[in-house]
Amino acid sequence: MNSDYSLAVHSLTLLSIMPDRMSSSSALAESASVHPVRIRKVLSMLRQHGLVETKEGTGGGFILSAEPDQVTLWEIYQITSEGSLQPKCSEANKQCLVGANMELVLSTIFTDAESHLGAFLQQYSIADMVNQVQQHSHSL
Amino acid sequence: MNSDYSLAVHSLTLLSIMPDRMSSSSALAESASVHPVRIRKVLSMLRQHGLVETKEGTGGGFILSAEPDQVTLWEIYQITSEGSLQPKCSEANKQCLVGANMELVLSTIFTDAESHLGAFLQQYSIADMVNQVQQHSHSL
DNA sequence: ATAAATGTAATGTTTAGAATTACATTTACC
DNA sequence: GGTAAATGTAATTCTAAACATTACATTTAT
Repeated sequence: MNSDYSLAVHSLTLLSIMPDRMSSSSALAESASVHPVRIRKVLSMLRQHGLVETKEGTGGGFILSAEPDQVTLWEIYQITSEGSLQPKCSEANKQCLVGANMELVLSTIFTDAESHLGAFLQQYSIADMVNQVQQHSHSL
Repeated sequence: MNSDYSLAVHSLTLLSIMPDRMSSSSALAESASVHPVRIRKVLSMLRQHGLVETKEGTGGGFILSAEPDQVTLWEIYQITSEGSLQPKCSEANKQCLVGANMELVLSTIFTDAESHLGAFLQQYSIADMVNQVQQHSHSL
């Protein structure tokens, strides 16, 4: 799956650990080892869906604007990666019975599969991510 | 998801429509609009798992070597695309609590998610693909 | 023998992902 | 009000992965 997803989960987890102050794109970028501009792009999608608030100018940055236990991995998937389960099909030969219909048949099945995936991912919230990340670090 | 998957499903569906003679990589390639060498590569994976038999030399080609209703979309996924649900993570900063553990936490969740996907895809066989492709073509 | 096929490695081409640069805009603070 | 620190976003460059293409060894029917 595309890496915007893990970057979004990563960022939201960090933000939920620092709920009381703004984090800059540079700080988030350093933790994820990516370019700050990319953080701004991905978090801009999250902002459009109300998951974070942003503030420009000195002292600005990003801050979580939802309850960590209300933001699920499914919601993040929908924002950053919806449709990515769909197997890519090169444009097949429409003269052929299979070529003409395979894409539609597969697409129907995988749309269904993605909604099953949704039910599964809905079980996990950003709050769970924080817990699990902390548990793992304790067991080191 | 990667396109080897849809190419494999496409090819197996075609082969199961022509169960009594060998199909050449050129013929399969024409239906899927890809290069014959790519067909040979993908079907070579399927051969290693016993789904098709191949024969070199004049009159050779590919033929299904399993019952269409016994070959599931899950088995094909495992052969061509296992792990592709896993969200890509760039190597994060290990100094950071989140950076150090996020990959493992996500990977655990998505390994589980992939096995749920498996249960879903196991419902569909190549025989179902043939049926659905044919039904769609009748409704045109 | 020859022609038709797969097997596979090597190479080139295209495309998508990501970084980088550039710059406009916003905002805090002196 | 001026400056520095931040986001927003478009344009560009760089890189890696996907895919096609070429090349050639091998197999096999006729």
